[in-house]
Amino acid sequence: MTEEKAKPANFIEKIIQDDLASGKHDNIQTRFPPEPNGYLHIGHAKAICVNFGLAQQFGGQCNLRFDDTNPEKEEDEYVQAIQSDVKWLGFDWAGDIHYTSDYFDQLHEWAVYLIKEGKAYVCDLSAEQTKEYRGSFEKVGTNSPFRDRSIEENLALFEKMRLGEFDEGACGLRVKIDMTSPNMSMRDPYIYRIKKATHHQTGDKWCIYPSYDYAHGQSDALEGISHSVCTLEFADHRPLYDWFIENLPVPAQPHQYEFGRLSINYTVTSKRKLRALVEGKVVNGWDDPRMPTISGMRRRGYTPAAIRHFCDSLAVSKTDGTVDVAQLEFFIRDDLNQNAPRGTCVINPLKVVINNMAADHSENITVPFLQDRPEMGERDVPFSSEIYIDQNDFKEEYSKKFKKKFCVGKRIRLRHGYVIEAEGFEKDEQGNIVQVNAKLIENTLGCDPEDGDKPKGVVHWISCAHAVEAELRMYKRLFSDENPDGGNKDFMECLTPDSLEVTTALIEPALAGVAPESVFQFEREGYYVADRVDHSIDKPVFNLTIGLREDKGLAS
RNA sequence: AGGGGUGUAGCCAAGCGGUAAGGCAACGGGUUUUGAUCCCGUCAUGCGUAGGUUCGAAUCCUGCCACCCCUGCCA
Repeated sequence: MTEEKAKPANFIEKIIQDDLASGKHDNIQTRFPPEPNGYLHIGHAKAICVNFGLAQQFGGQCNLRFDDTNPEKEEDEYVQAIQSDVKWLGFDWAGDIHYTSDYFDQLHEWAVYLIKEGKAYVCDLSAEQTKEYRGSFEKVGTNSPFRDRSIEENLALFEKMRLGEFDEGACGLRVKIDMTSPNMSMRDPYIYRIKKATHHQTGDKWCIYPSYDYAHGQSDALEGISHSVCTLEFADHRPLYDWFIENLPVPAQPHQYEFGRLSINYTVTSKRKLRALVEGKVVNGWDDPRMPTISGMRRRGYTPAAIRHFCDSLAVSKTDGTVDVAQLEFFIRDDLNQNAPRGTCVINPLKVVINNMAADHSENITVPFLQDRPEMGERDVPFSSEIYIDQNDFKEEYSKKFKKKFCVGKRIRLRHGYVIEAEGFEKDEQGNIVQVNAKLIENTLGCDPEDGDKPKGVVHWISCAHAVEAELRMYKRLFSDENPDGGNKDFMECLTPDSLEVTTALIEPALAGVAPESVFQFEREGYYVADRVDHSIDKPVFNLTIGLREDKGLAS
């Protein structure tokens, strides 16, 4: 297994090292704060690895906190799915799960505190008016006409908001900062809004909900988070984050640090777009193996280690780059090459009849599941006079390009088995080769032919009488455009036409009964996983995780 | 002169004044009972750009250019 070699410290690690050295912090506490409004994707995997990884690395802890301040968009289904994804990735949060909604009482109390301090006010401006008053990038904002209400009036109004006496949008609580700030998020941001929605955690207790900006930093403080790591787009909010920490009697002084969000080419990492794919039935759910969601990658056969290694290979920096999907693919191949047991699957069967064997001959060849890993065991592979090889491995005419293929007059090694030599073939009316006639070269199990005529190539094969049918689901990348997320194009127009191809193939008997989620390398074909949902011994179903690397200059 | 952030190879990235790490990709070659794996080798006289400081600059200074983010009572 490739254990991570010494990597240079990233800028956040350096900050933490300094904070530990200077005594600013004795203990490192981070958090992963997803909003339960969708499934986690590969971008979240990076955030998870960064936050949990930092805690591990510096002997601290990482909380899992659901940032659930918007009941209209959030659901319990997502909080369950997120927990299971984080665990599957191999991380354990410290103590209980946290919810921002755990702090609604405290947050409300602090809002009242801000009103009493004269730093917050109830504003009756409509959404459109708020926008007008806010000004623009070039134009400073104008103070709301409600900005100077008395503390008593604000207290009374805010209480009425809480009691549900106003309609949604009728008013909201704003913090009094600076309508002329060049930073738009400092122009008297709203910190409480009315939403008469049932919350998945707090039910109907509240009809006013805190905003992200108001809730986040205070939740961090309440949990004793030392380093609150988020993505770059929140950098503009840092002054606001700090403003709350300075103006409220919070129990700790957390700091926010931002790093670049992960983008990968040929895919999208935006919950909005992923949801559109699910709702538009472009894919079969959030866990469709084509999805860059954690659950989709899991169903595709990606392993937690491969995803972790990929994330660890990424930089934690402030550049917004796009990583080549080949880098992700490298890590899944790397893991599976080392750890996936091997098996045989013939996708386009071509019968080979071995004429110099008794028609009823049958023997078992014992084959290790993984060469050089005896602890992974071995299986019996039945061999008989009629076998299937792949159509692509037999060529009617020899050519240099096909020097490792099988053709008349040439010998080929049956993987883990004997050497055979082709003597002729038969075609159907359409001219397709339907059968190859061959002879077995004696004494070639585990050794070369005695006459010194060594075969150039190796093919995988299955005994006809023992082959088991399996459904194969072969996936291509969902998007054929390198940057479906980019610019002004419609990502739905960038879809690969046939990204899923379902076919029937033949697998060796030992593979039929494997447990769902077992990943194999079907030798010379690729890595396949027994489908988590649909695979059974009666109807084996395998998903293509990823193909083997191929020698580029070669056609098949 | 709105504000914030970023520019090092096809991609990601280290480098923090002493003469361009590493990974992915690509390309050569070797081994191989998987055209896989593995092994070996090649791949920036150059660090967005123009000047300046210095014995010496990707690193310091100045100007310019490009890209990303910000005007939700979303996160």
